Amino acid sequence: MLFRPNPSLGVPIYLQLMEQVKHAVETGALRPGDQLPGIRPLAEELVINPNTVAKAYRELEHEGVIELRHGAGAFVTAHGGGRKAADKVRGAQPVVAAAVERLRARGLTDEEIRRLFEAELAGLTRAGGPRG
Amino acid sequence: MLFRPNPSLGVPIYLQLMEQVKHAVETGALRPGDQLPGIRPLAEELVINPNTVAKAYRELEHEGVIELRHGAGAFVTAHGGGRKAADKVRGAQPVVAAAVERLRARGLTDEEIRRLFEAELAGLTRAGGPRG
DNA sequence: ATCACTGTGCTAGTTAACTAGTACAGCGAT
DNA sequence: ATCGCTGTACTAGTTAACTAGCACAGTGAT
Repeated sequence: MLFRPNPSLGVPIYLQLMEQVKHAVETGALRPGDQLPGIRPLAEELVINPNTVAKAYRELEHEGVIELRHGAGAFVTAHGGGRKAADKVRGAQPVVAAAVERLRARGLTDEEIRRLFEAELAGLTRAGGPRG
Repeated sequence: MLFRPNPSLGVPIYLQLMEQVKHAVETGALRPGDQLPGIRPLAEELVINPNTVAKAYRELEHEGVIELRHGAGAFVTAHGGGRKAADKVRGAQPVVAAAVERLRARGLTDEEIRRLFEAELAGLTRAGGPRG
């Protein structure tokens, strides 16, 4: 399953879908020209409303990530950096996996881990500091 | 500034506040017995509605993280693991900081980094796999 | 007793997210 | 030409988030 929004996170479902589509494109799991799951089948699979999927797809099209073709489907655009950019993100996956592995080995919960990362990215830690 | 919700994330503000309070407690930035910022002053500081802060505080009290005393203020409870647990989370900060540093050095944006972590925690990567 | 803080609880309003449902239009294979 | 898919667009409803505002009650210092 390529996409799997988690309603209990409190993040709007359509936003999670958008993030997950972008991530799939960034890692090369979806490449330019690839077709995305249809609005209705994906909605059924995720047990959400097709309008929610359609909203996510419309926003993604507005951002230039995908292209919607009436009657044909949704496709990944060739806007990104292509192979090299995907390699960069995919190449970074082991860094993230290793960090998460180490944190879990230390006994931290996924919630604690998520909060640590959010704090770091937001520049709320002493070590991180604000970023312009 | 200890707390700083980001409205543009799409995550409800009261949830972000909750996460940030929990994080502060987990890292020892707030210790049992410490008083939290008042509802009204914090709302003014963050330019949000006092009811939003109050909602976050009520939920945190419901989860046992803080204690609300009518007329006195909001205080961190002694429910957690105390010094040792805070050391564990705070000790993990350099792991996160180092990982984020390395990812940024590779040219990844904060959004890309965030998506990588969310995917890893959600078990959506090949390396991560689903977790029970 | 008073004051300036604190939290508590409520009304009323707007906006956003999500749902269920429906009908229409385009595409591509047959 | 038809069919089964695809996206498009809309109505109508519920729920949640957030706001502005107000009044009340508790606390602790003076």
